[in-house]
Amino acid sequence: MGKQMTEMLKGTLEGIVLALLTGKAAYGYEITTLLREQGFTEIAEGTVYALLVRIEQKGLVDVEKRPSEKGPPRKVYTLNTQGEKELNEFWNTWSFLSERLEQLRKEGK
Amino acid sequence: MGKQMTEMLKGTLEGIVLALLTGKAAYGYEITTLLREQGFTEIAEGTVYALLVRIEQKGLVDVEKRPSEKGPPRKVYTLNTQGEKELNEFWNTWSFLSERLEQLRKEGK
DNA sequence: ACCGGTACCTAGTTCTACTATGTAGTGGTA
DNA sequence: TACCACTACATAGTAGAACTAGGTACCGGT
Repeated sequence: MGKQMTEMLKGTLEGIVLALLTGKAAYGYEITTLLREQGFTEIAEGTVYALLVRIEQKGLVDVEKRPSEKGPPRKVYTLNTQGEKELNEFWNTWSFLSERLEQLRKEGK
Repeated sequence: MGKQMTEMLKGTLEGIVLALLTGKAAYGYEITTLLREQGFTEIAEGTVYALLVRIEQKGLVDVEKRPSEKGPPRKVYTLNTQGEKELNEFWNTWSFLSERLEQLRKEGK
């Protein structure tokens, strides 16, 4: 992963994962695959699991263990009310930053 | 500063400062003021100075000391060729991330 | 003599992504 | 049987960047 991207993902990756969970529960391995399909090809698997532990401890998601046909049991994450609230704040923060940056880019700065 | 914003600024603040320096040299105190005017009201002064040290050590800016009428001498930073290259890469990284996020938001995810 | 504004600097803390590695279950195949 | 690939989760240690919380210094006005 490029260093710039690594740094830029700090703070946004969590929002991205919360967004992925909107309307659709998912488990860690699946989320990693989804992220890679969306272009984040170099996301480290360990990064995703650590993030999931974090958002679970923050109480943003509910967790359920389900057996898998193909390996160890999956931990399925569902966005809860607090998670939705956090995601909302994330979009607000993102919008603010995004607008400032587009402004700067427009100014040719 | 909100925690979300603090994390999200990681990686982007450097780009923002490089962008501010495009076409106009500036010194630290001035950059801090500029950032606050642009809405980053809670940027810590120390953060800016640390960042300036970093981009100087990375060779992205040239530095010149100029006397001030109002206080200690100013350290004026000018974007150099390498800095412009870095800024370019920053915009590329930003564009990628920005597009992915807008996509996610559009999908209502 | 003091204070506010200008101007710069830094040691230590916190948070997040990465590196590197380990553990397990399942199915296929040599 | 032994091995390997894929699925699936987990974590200890590292690096990098912004913040906290100070400090130094120069100038003008009261």
